[in-house]
Amino acid sequence: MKNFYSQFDFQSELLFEQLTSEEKKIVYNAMEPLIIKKGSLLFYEEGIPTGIFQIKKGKAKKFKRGFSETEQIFYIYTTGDVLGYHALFGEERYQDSCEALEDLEVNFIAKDVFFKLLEDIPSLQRVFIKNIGHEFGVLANIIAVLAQKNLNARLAINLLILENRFQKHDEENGIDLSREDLANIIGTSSESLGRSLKRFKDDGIIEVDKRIIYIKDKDVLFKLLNIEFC
Amino acid sequence: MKNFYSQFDFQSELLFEQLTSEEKKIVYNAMEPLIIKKGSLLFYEEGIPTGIFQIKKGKAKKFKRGFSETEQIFYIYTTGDVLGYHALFGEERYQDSCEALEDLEVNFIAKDVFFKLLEDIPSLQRVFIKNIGHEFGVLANIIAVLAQKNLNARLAINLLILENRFQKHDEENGIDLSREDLANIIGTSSESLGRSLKRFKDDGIIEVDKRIIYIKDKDVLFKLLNIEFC
DNA sequence: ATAAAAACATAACAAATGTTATATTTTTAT
DNA sequence: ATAAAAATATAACATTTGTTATGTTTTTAT
Repeated sequence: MKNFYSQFDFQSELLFEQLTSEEKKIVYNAMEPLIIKKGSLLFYEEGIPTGIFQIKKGKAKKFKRGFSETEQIFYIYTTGDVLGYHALFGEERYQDSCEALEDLEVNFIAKDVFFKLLEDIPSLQRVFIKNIGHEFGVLANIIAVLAQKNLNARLAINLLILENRFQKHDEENGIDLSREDLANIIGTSSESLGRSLKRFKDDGIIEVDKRIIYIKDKDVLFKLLNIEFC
Repeated sequence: MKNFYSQFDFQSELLFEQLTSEEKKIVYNAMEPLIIKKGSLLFYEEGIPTGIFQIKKGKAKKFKRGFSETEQIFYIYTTGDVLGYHALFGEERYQDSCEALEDLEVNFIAKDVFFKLLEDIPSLQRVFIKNIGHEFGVLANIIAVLAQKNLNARLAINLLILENRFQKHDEENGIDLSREDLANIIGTSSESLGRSLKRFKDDGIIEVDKRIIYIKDKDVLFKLLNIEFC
């Protein structure tokens, strides 16, 4: 089996790592630092692309409102992640929205500057398009989970994914998300989410302090998946 | 609201339509006709990309097996559709599998030939990458539906989508899919799917002959969505 | 520091979906 | 054309999830 986490991770923090240190220098010189306040949008559905972002510090949610009012969150970006490039390559509008979950430090590369980079660094376009292909597979995996797993299994999977993502770059421990956001990732109501969380608490699988969730027994979560996967 | 159907349609049948008639001629000259038997794979997950396909006649399902054994179908291709190009651009392996649902007539463009085309026709790459961006949005919409809609609503949406797609290019009327495949699109068991189909039949919304589903009252299906979307 | 607002936790009941079992229809192979 | 196999239809019961309601904790604004 492929690595569990990479099946659900865009791995966009590795995009620039594939460049030579010379090329990396060119890219990082093109960036301008920005602060984005909690709750504001980096970009929004149907908006005209302005450039790409790399998160220096903080978390952001990528979501889409269907015809229903509830937002479906399909990715949480965190430190190191690069985002906002799909629409640039396609010369299209944004397909989704992205909102800062806390005050965000980002590096921004304006559209024109980015296109100049693509000219100057031949391998850059390939690296990006390759990642879009990978992200395509991630979305397909998310579809499979939502379609095939029950609530407890979806919660287990997402707790594992989120803890892994959050501790990868931040030294942050635990999962700090609002119950509503977490429910909108998992595809349920916050009340039903609460019931599953309570069961996990009672079983000693997680601990909760304020709203932060700490995984105490990763093995049981994986085992829970294996059983229900058969 | 954007067109309902285009939110769920890859629209890959329009890819070559955006070229000049001169360019189109070059592309169509590069194709070689193939017959693919019902049940065989056009490509499979983790396989090495061989080229791209355009379906001349027939239907194919694109799916992915999660860690569970059940296959999650996330797209049904039909006449005119172009597929198999994601992995080529990314110089990656296929992220998913594609199986012929009936005997298929396809046009095939081998990998090397396709790369030559990309050199000869400057606008071709942009057209493809733009479509990958669009497809990304389609997957996000599918995620929203699976996460937020109940079984009847998911069935209603998918019946509308499939009927529209099948009659777009074939003169075919009605939806001819196995109950298992339909269940694996909608994210349920074939028994639960059967129950919803029966309810739709009893309500006069659909008629079923053999296994082919005919929509009798599209308005009620749309109305069913609007009500449940609020 | 305190009051008001927002977010969270929990329980009881209702509704939807999953599961198991059996009968019927359709397709396939001879 | 016929028998065997596969796919489909349906029902009854079990389980999961949604919904409504209420109390508590945490955050925010003054």
